[in-house]
Amino acid sequence: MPKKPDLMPGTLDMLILKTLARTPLHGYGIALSIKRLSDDVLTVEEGSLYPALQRLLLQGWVKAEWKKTETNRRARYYTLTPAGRKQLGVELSQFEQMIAAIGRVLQDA
Amino acid sequence: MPKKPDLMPGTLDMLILKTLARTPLHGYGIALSIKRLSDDVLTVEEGSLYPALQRLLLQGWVKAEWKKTETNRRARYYTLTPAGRKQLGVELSQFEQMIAAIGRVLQDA
DNA sequence: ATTCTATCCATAGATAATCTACTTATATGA
DNA sequence: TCATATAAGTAGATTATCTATGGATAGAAT
Repeated sequence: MPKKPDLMPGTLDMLILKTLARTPLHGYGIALSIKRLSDDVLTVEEGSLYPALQRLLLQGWVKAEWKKTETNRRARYYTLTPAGRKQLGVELSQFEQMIAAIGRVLQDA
Repeated sequence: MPKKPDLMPGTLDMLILKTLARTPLHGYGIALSIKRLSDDVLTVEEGSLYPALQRLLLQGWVKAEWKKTETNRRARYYTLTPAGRKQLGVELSQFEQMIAAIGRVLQDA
């Protein structure tokens, strides 16, 4: 039984950036937010999430700082940078363009 | 300058199956069809196309036979099998579900 | 005649992204 | 005390796509 993927490859960075565009969050919170907003359709595994966050840090699209959560745990909070906000715009428009193109190929006409 | 991808990873098999659901075609024709219907947004490179067709053959979702084109060239025509048509349905519905889920995450509410 | 472009197939190797599995640690509640 | 939720991360495998080739023929242009 072929298992269906947790995510659409190539969309993870965009989903993270969009999540952080709402409010800074730690990694675990990002994963929960995406899972909940998607009604459990999208699941961000830790093995995908943390490498993605490292990529985003390296690109300068997010910055991170260690803080305490409300429940008194140590957590690394990520914040969108201006460059990250710009990148989110780029990724959103490329995504829309791709989806529209795929839609044309899938049309029955 | 980061180049944008030719395709959305994970969608190629679906695009090929959908193309063959209209009419049998050879590989080159499949690539052209997808390119044209997508207004040049989607480009299927040979290095992606032929391995994908091998996968689809192995899965029994398409079958192939060598023929002559109208222009008298040898070409391998691919036809959708009943199993392939069923698989197309599965992939379409998973795709729709994913897109809808991503849409919810991207919403501004 | 020759050269160029389009048509056609295919593989090898590199790259990139995700997934599985694992490790570590603490707070809370049963 | 044991399970579960919260929190971070890495290693290695898997999978898909992309780049770069190689080979062949038809037809048009020079």
